[in-house]
Parts: sequence; C-alpha cells; structure tokens
Amino acid sequence: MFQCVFSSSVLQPHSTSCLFKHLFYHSATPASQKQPEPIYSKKTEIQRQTVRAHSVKLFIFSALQVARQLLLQQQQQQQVSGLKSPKRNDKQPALQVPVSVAMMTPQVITPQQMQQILQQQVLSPQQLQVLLQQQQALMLQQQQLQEFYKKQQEQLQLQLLQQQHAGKQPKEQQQVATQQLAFQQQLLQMQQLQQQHLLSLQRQGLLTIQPGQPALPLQPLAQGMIPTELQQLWKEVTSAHSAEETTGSNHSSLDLTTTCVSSSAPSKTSLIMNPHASTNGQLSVHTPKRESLSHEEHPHSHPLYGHGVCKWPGCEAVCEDFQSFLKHLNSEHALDDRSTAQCRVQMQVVQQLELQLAKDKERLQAMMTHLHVKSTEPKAAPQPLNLVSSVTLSKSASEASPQSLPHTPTTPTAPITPVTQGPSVITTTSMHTVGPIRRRYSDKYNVPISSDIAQNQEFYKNAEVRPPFTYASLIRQAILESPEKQLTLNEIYNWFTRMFAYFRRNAATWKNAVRHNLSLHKCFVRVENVKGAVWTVDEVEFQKRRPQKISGNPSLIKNMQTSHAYCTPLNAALQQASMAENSIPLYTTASMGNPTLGNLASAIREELNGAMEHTNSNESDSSPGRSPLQAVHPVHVKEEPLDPEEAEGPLSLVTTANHSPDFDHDRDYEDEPVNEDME
DNA sequence: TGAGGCCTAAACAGGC
DNA sequence: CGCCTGTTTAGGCCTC
Repeated sequence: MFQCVFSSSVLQPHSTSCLFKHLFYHSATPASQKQPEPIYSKKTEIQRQTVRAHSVKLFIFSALQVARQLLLQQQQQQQVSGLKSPKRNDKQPALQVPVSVAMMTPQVITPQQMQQILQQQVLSPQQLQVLLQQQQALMLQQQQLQEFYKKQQEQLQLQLLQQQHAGKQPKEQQQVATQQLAFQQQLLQMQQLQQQHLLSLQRQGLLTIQPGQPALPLQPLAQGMIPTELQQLWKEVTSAHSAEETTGSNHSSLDLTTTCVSSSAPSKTSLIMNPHASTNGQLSVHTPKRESLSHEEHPHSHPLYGHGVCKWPGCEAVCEDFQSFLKHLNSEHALDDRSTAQCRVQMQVVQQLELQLAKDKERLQAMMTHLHVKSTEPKAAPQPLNLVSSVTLSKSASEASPQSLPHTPTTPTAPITPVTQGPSVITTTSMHTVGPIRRRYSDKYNVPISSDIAQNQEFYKNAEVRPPFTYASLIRQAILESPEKQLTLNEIYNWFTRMFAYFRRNAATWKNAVRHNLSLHKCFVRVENVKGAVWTVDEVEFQKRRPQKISGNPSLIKNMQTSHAYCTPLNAALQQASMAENSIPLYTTASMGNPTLGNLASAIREELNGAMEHTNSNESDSSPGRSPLQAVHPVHVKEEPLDPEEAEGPLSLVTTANHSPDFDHDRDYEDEPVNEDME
C-alpha cells in the first residue's frame, strides 16, 4: 500500500496532499489490511498489541511527522535535483517514511508547518476541531454524569438506610428507583451517543476499529447490563478516566512516545467506552467487568478458576487454593503479548458463540412462532418463514375454519398468500417425493379420504403437500365426487390439479401414474360413453383390495398417526369425530364447514400436538405458501395442457355442484388462457 | 426374508 | 406426426 503511493511515479514531490491522503488512509485502515509497517510504532504494535484504535491526535501527529519527513525529502531532492530521477529518488526514502516516523523521536513542528499540514488534510482543520470539541464535550458530559451518578448513589444509599430504619416511605423509594432508572437510561443514551461518535469517527477514518472488535456489540452489551454492572463500569470508568486525565496533558505535546506508550489510552473514545481497552486494545466491556465483579463479590469464585485448575485458555495449571491461583494468574497471565493474544482469541471465540447464539435464537423464535400458529389452526396453510406469513397466517386461520367465514364463491382466497416459488424454498415436493410419499394409509386404515380432503381442502389446494392417499384412493374419490360417479381421464386429471397443489407440477409423472392405476386396478371400470370412455368405480373390487382394515384398533391407529407425516392429528380427530360425514362422496360446502368437526379436530389436535407438531411443522416449513394462481406452474401447464373443451363439459357440472366456492379459481387451472390473463 | 402394495418410469399400441 | 388414452412391464421402496 505504501509502495503504491510512494514508489509510484504518480507521486510527485509536490503532491503532499496525496501523501497525506494515503497516510490518512493507512492510519485508518484496520491492521489486518495494513502492510507490515504500521504508521505508528511497529514495536509497540507487536509487543503490546494493545493499540487498536488511533486517536485523532495520533493521526495528526503522525501526519505532522510525515510532513516533516516529506519536507526534509523535498529539501534533499532540491539539493540533489537533476542527479537522480524523481521516481528512483522517491522510492526508497518513501518506503522508509512510516518506519522512520514511527521510530523518530518527537520533534517540534513550527506553527507554519502545522498550518500547512492541516490545510492538506482530508479533513479540514475545522472538522478536526469540531471532532475534538465533540470528544471533549462528551468527556465533560461523562464527568458530569459520573458525579451525578455518585450523588444519586449516595442519596439512594442514604434513603435506603433511612428506610431500613424507619421502614416506611415506599413512595420515596419508588421515586429513587425511578430516578435511578432514568439515570440509567441516561447512561445508555450517553453510551449510544458515544457509540455514534465512535462510529462517526470510524466513518471519517479517524478511528480504526479492528475487525472482530466489538464496536457494534458494545451497544447491546451496554444495554444488557444490569444496574450493578453499570455501577461497576462507572467505577472502572472513573479510575480509567482519571488515569487518562493524568496522561491527557501529554497529548497536547504531540509526543508519540507518550501517545503510544499511553496505549492505555489508545483513543479517548474507546477509553470512555471501555476502560478495559487498555488491556488488550479491544473493546470489551462485558467479560472483564463481570470478572471483576464476581471477583469482588465472590472472592473464591473466579471465572478463570474452577476445580483447582486455572481455566485460562490453554493453561489448566493446577492451583491448590485461590491464593495460589491469584499468584499464578498474576505471574503467568500478566499483561503481555501472549495473554493479550489469548484474550483476543477468546474474544473472537465469544463473538462467534454470540453470533451462533443469535442465529439459534432467531431460529428458535421462528420455530416457536411457527408452532404457535400451527397450534391455533386445525390445518395450517403453508407457512413460509418470511414476513408474508403474517398475512398468510391470519388469512389461513380464517380459511382453516371455514365455518366461521362463509366462502365467497367468486373470490379465491388463496391468492392472498403471494409466496413465489424460489430455489431457496424447500418445496414439499422435494420433501415428500422421497420419504413420506410411501406412506399412504387412507386405504388401509379406512381413514375417510373425503373428510380429510374436505377438511383440508384449502390446505391441499394451496400447499404443495402430497396428499396422504394412494392414487387409487384419489381416483376413486374423484370419481365418487362426480354427480354421475364417472369421469373421463381428463376430468380425473382436472380433479387432481384442482384439488391438490401438489399435482400442479410434474404432470407427466402423476398422470402416468393415474393411467397406470386406472388400468391396473380392477376396481376401476372403463365404460364406453357417447363422448368417449369414462371411468367408474367398482366399490366391491375397491373394498377387496383393502383387506387390512384396522379401524377399531387404537394402537395401530396411533402408530399410523405418529408415523404419518401428513395431517395426522386431524385425521385422528376425524377418525373419531367425522363419522357423520365419513365417506359421503358429495360433501357440500356446509359439510366442509362443520364447526363441530372443526373444533373437535382442533381440540384433539392440540392434545396430540406434543408428538405430532414436529412432523407437521416440518411439513409446513417445507410447504411454501402459494396462491393457486402462482402455484400453477406455467411451464407445467404448458407441458400438460388441459383440455378446455373438457372443462366446459361434464367437469363443469362436477365442480359447480360440489365446489362452487372454488369453482372460479378451479377454472383457472383448467383454462390456461384465463389463468394467464388473470395473472 | 419374502410377499404384497405402491410409486415411478418407460415402452408400446391405438385413436384422433 | 404429435398428442392423448390405455395397457403392460420393470424396478425400487416400504410395510407387514
């Protein structure tokens, strides 16, 4: 970086501003991005590793030093001008600049030079002045707050003592507590102010925060403090501040050694924010403070001491008692390179853990939110984990209990959940085509498919959840739902796509399966009709192929429920509750909206949710909510164009008779042009 | 472990 | 020829 500035031929001897800009840049660049030669004392950097933030003064001083160096170079160049090319002449000395500056003993700069340099700064002198004034004002404020806080503390203690003796005046206590609270809020505001100031300095490049240093976590930490911690912090601030004040006068002398050696004060701001920054140069408020707290209050419970072993990372030295531990701590883990490095590593570990914790918390929150929603509705509509779900929830909640809200026949409800399908969303297809897809139980276990479909109609329509029924059962259901108990193949197709979002994609696959099932199973009888062939159901044959009935066997039902990934609790409820509805092929909207069934199902479902929720939540998590319109994959529609002629034929009767509420958007699946027009 | 059920894929044929 | 419908076969997975 320095090379690119100094060795470059671009840099002419007169371009001091350029030099300062680069110098400024480097001084404001995190150490990890820097060249091995920092602008201030490399020795200090390596040995202490404590200076992590550069104060404005330090920067000014460095700039002045470089300016001096540059002036010297210019003088030398003037003396040797014509002897060497500027390029070569610049190159070597320029590289030395930072080092020489760093190692140089402080020198006095004339006011003219100072003025010159300041004029060439990236920041104007006025800006610097303002920043310095801001810092001083903050310091002043802090002092005032500190004094005020002390007074408050004394007052509080006095009052507490008085009240202990008198045992009265809870009102005053409240007032004091309120004052304390207000003051703590003031403290927090103060810290916020300082944080903002810190950030502003950072943005302006005047202050360097090392990557990984908790400049931002500082605020949450401060906010998370309990009053006692704040109090302790103030004590530490007080001591550190007074220490800083003692060395503060040296700053004005622009003494590099003082500034750097007083690495205990790398910057006023950081010092204010964190007195412990002096120990390792990192803004760590929380851990050391807690350490000291616990150390004071519980002398023998040190976070670094436990079970007779020093818990310093990588140490594990055996200390027989606490005193020996303290000796060990002071001797082996004193403030040196190793300790500070280890501390920094530990800090990064903590940061990583905090990051992980935050992520896990977020995940937990999402899970809880999701489960809470699930527990309030008998059959959750697809709940994508995004902000749209809030709309979806309220909507689906009303949809899930259609008895509460009568359907408006012309308004498809699902399009309110505008969740687009994206690769980031785990689709139910991907989830269910592998595992649970095999678990079809309705045939075997006599779970009324019509009830399930009726109760979860909206769910199936909107969620790409594979229905837990075999193709044969679905085909039979489709046929039985028709007024004449017969359907053409295309009508069966339409029924599938209309009733299940799942079957709006991969049409070639499932249609092939439908045809395969129609041909394979004897229960499906092909009847030649005037318009062609229609399919009917031979119930006798259908019952024949379901010999394994376990209805009435609770244990098997339970196993079925627990092992089933779809709609299990609801089916369990329906198993017991919806016999009134059972296998009525032509269920109506009224039957769908039976409040008793719905409530009972919900109640039973809640009772069962302990073991089932996770499966359902998985299901729901993997079921992206989507509107039917969006769920209709245009590609698939085009791949498998449905016959609009059929839609106007017998199918219209079927849908009109049975699903008038959804007829309009059912048509959308059947009539592609309309669908696209609507979209 | 084997049988049966189910799903998926594919080939093939006939009709429109 | 392409598409739809219908049949058949094969393989794999799952449950019992």
